[in-house]
Amino acid sequence: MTIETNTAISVDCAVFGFDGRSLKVLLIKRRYPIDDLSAEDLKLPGAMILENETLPEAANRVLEESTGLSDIYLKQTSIFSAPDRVSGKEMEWICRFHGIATRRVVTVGYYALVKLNPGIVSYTTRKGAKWVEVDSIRSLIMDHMEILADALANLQREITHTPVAFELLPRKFTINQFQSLFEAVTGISIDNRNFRKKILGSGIITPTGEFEKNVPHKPAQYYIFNKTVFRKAEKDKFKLNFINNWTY
Amino acid sequence: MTIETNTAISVDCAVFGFDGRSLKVLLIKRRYPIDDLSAEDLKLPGAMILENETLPEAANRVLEESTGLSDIYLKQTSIFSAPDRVSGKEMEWICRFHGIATRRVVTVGYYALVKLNPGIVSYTTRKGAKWVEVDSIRSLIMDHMEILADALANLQREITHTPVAFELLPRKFTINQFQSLFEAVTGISIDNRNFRKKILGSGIITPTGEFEKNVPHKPAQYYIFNKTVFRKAEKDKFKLNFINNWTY
DNA sequence: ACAAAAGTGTTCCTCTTACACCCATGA
DNA sequence: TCATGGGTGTAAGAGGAACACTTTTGT
Repeated sequence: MTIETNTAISVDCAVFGFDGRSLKVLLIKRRYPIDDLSAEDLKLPGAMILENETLPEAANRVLEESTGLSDIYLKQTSIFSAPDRVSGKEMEWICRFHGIATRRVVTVGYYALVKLNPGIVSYTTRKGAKWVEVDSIRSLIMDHMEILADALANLQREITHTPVAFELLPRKFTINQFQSLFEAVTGISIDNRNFRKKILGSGIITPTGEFEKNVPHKPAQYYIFNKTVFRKAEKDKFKLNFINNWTY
Repeated sequence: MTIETNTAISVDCAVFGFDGRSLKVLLIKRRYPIDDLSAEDLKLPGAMILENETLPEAANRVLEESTGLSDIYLKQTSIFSAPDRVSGKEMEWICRFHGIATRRVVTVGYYALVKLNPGIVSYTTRKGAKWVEVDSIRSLIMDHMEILADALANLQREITHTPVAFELLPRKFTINQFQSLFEAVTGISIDNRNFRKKILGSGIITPTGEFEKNVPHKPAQYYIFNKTVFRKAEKDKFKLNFINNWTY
């Protein structure tokens, strides 16, 4: 007995950006709508994997297409494999859209972090994509809402354990921008004095001596990420805090 | 242009067990060897996903076949998608073994935790599988070594943040068994007094009043896991410790 | 002068760490 | 009685949490 396998594998990327106030994610409109499926429906950028491509390569391809950027921070989250996660009209649309014939589509979720700036925003706008405040999103096509929620949960965990925050901040940033990012991602508010103490004490950021200009209040100093200090701390990490910050 | 998709998806499971001394993983011998591929080659238990089956369902099926148990703790790790991760003789073997025709096999890693006891050991032995000390494993077929390493890294992270340890311990266990498990998984040695203080102080385990019998030393008390206490702590978790135990 | 956000110190308390000896049992 | 692993307390230090006012700038 020989069974012809016939499963397509796709990647879907939750691309996060931070505008200084809130966490945003890149959404695109469904193209080539068919009956019952509107062109207004929003989705995460995604693609089918090509034959001689790994999943991270496919995800990078999606990112380059949708943002114009390469070398983006990218991390795999979960796999969504319900046999009927794509079916009926949605399956019809997907097969037409991607030019494939398949009975099943399994997708791999990724999240990506980009530094929002006017350049990337105008690029994505030209592409017809939108940066939408994560908290305001109520529905996406298929199971993309679930993929997004999973990506966000992963980001929330990572930002408290690794320096991914710096992937979302501009190269030079103020301490308060950094704190706002933390608060926007985790939904937790932090005491500003304690935050400064912890961050500055860690040596993970270095002051530049440059200050904000033309702001109607005391200008904030700009800092940069100190990669060297982090790598050193990284090594000792597993030894710290008794059983590594374990809290029941 | 319509492309026939032709990718097979498999699951491979690193099934961990703890015998009181060291961390073990369940390995099976390759069956139906062909040229150059020995029947002595060891691999992780795995399977192709069936047409109307999710990945976790497939992983549970593998576990039930290889251990005879259902309701096992199971968690997805990463996806291994290098286009040539299976090729040549290995691909020939896989297609013959699973009765499929495919040009590519992508696999999803899982790790599973079981309570080792004479029953399960005799079951797995009858099946021709072996419980091998994780530290002693030098090679496995294809990229299974990498899948195992990834599973272990995930377990090491999880055991310090969630109560998965109790999935590996018998229902009644001594505090020193618990500590040995920690040390075996993480490779870190912990001061016994401090361990007891932290564990008992958390309320996560409850003494049973029962003691070891026929041991040539002071008999140890048995404890059981206290699920209620954990769930309560779980809720507050994200608020604890400033930015949740964040250490640069 | 005022509005707006930046920046700064101290105290209390909890948790982590390091460390050494007696206890109960079976052989 | 001896070998084996079980079980216990304390002191010092580090880090987290809570808290309010002054500074600098543009308007």
